[in-house]
Amino acid sequence: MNLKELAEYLKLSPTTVSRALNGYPEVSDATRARVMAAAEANNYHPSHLASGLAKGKANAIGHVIPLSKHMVMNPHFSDFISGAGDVYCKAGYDMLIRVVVEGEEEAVYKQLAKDGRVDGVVVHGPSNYDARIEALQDIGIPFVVHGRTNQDESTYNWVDVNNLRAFKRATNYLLDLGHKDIALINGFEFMNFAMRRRAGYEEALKEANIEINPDIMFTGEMTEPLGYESVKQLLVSKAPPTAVLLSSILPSMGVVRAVQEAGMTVGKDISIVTFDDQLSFLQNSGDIPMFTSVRSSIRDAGIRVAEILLDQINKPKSAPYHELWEAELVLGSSTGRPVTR
Amino acid sequence: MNLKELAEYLKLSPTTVSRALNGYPEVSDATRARVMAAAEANNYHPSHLASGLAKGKANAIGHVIPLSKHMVMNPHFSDFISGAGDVYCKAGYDMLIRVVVEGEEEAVYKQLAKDGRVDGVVVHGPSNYDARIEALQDIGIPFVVHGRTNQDESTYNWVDVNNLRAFKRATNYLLDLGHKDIALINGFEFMNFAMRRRAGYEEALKEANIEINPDIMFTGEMTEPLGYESVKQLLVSKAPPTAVLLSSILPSMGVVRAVQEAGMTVGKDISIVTFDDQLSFLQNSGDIPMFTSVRSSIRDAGIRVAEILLDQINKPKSAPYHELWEAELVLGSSTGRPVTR
DNA sequence: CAAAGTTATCAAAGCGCTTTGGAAGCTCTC
DNA sequence: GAGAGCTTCCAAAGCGCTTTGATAACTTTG
Repeated sequence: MNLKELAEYLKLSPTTVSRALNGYPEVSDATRARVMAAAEANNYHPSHLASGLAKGKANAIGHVIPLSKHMVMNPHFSDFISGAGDVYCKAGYDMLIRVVVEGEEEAVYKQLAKDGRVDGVVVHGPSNYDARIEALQDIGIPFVVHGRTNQDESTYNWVDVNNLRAFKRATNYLLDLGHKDIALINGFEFMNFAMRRRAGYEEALKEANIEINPDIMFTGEMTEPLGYESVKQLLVSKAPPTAVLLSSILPSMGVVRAVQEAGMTVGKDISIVTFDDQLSFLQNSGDIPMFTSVRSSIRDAGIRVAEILLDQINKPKSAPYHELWEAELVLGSSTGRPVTR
Repeated sequence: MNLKELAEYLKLSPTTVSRALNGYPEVSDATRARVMAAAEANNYHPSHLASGLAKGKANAIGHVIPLSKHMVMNPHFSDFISGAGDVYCKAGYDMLIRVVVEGEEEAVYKQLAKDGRVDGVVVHGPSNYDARIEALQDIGIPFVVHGRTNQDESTYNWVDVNNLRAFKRATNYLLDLGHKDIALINGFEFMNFAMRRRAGYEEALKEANIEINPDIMFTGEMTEPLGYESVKQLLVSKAPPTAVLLSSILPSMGVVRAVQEAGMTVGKDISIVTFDDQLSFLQNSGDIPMFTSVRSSIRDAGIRVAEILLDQINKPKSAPYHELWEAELVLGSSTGRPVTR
C-alpha cells in the first residue's frame, strides 16, 4: 500500500493524505483522524526513500568505524554506539554504519555525504591532525567529533573529556601516595586522547621533579593482553614500578592477571589507576570499586554527541559547539602506599 | 552535480550516462570511458535515495540491537557487527542499526521492511520461541538468524554453533579429569544458545550419573561481575565445586578475579572451561592460552551471516540455508585434576 | 448581500534516478 | 541499393513522496 492507494481508498488526494500524516495544519481534524486510522488499519508505512528524495533529507546519521590492523573493532565503540543509537531512534533517525579499513575513512565520509545517504556524520577516534575534519568542512555536511584534534578547535563541533587534566590528577594522586616509579600504559599516541593523557602524566611528573622514564611507558591497542604483557615485562626488571596508570579498563584486567600470577597483590605490591569509560560489560562499581579510576561514561558521550549533531542538523549555520567534560576521580581498592622494599 | 547536469555537460542524454555508469552494454566503449572520466572529474556521486527509489532496492541491511534491562549493549555484538559490516561494505551495502529497547524488535523490523529502507535483516539473539521469525516470514523480507530457535528450523536461514555438543564436550572433559562438582555460569536461558548449552551440560552429567545441582548453576547477563559474584558465593559454601563452566570469557575474567582474591589458583584449586567467542579485545591465545575453552569466532559468524543474507537477497526464492558449526575444544592453563581435599 | 478573508481540499510539478520502447545511423547481404 | 540486422543513443514515463499554487466552499464583515 502506498500513499496514492491510501488516498484513493479514502477518496482524498495524495496531498491531503500526506499532510494529514505529517501533521501539517491545512487539514481538518476530522479528516486527519480518518486518515490516521486508515493508515494504521492498512498498515501503511511511507517509503523512506521516496520521502527522503522529495524533501532532500535522509533521516540517517553516518558512523564510519575503522577496523584497525588486527581487525578488531574497538569495544569502546559499542557503548558509544549504544548511547547514540538510542538518541537517533527516539528522534526517528537511523544509524548507518560503515566498517572500513583504516585510512579510507575520509573517502567514505565523502561518499556518504554526496550520496545524500546521511544528514550528518560523527567522527570517531580523531588523531592529532585529522584530515577528515577539513574534508567534512569542505563538503559542508554537519558533523560532531568525539574527541578533539590539535587543529583549531573552534571551527568544528566536539565533545571531549579533559584527558590531560584527568591523567594529571591520576598521576598526582599516585605521587601523593608516595609512588615515584609510575608506569604508563596508553593507547596509540597518534590518537589525540592518548597524546593528551600522556601530556597530563608527564606534566605531573615534571612538576614533581621526577624524571620521565620511557622504559616504563607503553602504547598499543587497548586490549587485555597489552596490560598483561607490559606488566609481565616490567615485573622481571630489577626495580619494577610500584604503580601503573592505564588508559582503559581492558588492559587493566591484564595487569591484574600479571600481578596475581606473580604472586603479588593489586593495591599493595602494585597500585593501579585506570581510565574507566564505564563500559557496561566490565563495570567497575560496587561499594568499593575494584579499580581506582578516572571515570567518564563513553555511553553518555555517545548520547551527547548524537544530540548535538541532531541539533546542528535542525538548525544549520549555528556556531560550532563544544563540551569539555571533567572526569571523576574515584577511589577503589587498587591503590595504596608503595611498599618499601 | 546530478545526473542530468552531468548529461548536459557531456551533451548526452541522462539515459546514456546512467547506462554507461552502471555498466549496461548498450553504450559504446568510447562513450563509457568519456562518461566515467567526467563523473570522476566532477566528483559525481549518484543519489542513493533516487536510485534506490527507482529500482526498488535500498542497498542496506538492517540490524536491530536490543538494549537489555541495564541498557548494556552486549559487546559480543561488536565483533559480530565488525565481521558483517566488512562484508556489506565490500558488496556496496550499508549497515543500518537500530538500537531498541527490548521487546520492540518485532515492530521495528516490520517498519524497516515496509519502509523499503533495507533489503534484508539479521536476527540477533533468538529466544527459544521467537515471534520475530514468523513476523519476518509474513512480511516476506529476506533474513538470516544468528543462532536458532526451537521453532521449525527448516523454514528459515540460520548460522549457529553446535552449543549443545560444545558444552557436552566441555563437561565431559572436566568429568574425565575427575571433576564431579561442576558449576555452570550461563547466559539467560530464555535465549536459545544458553538453553542448548545447559542441555549439553546436563546431558553429560546424566550420562556420568552425576546429579544435577541447581545450587551451582547461575544465569545472567554475561558480564565480568556475573562471574565474580557467582564464584564468590560458591567459594564460601562448605564444599565448593572444583570446576566452573562458563558461557563467555567476560564472566570468566570475573571468576579469575574471585579465585585469586580467595588466594586460590586457577587451574589448580579451581578449573575453568569457558566458551570463547574470540572477542578481539580479550584474546585468549598464545602458546598456552589462559583458558581452556570451546571456541568459535563470533566475528566469523558475522561474516558468514552477512554473506548468506546477501546471497538470499540476490537470488530470492532459494531454499532456506543453514550452517551448524562445531566449536573447537582448546586446552589452556585453566584446567587440571581436582585437588583432593 | 456583495466583497473580503478563512478553511479544506486538490492538480500538477518536481526530487534524481532507472527503464521501456523507439529511432536514428551503420554495416551487411543478395 | 534496398531491406535486414546491429549498434548507439534518446524521449518520456515512472518510482512514492512533498510542496507550490489554485480552487472551491464556507465565514465573516460593513
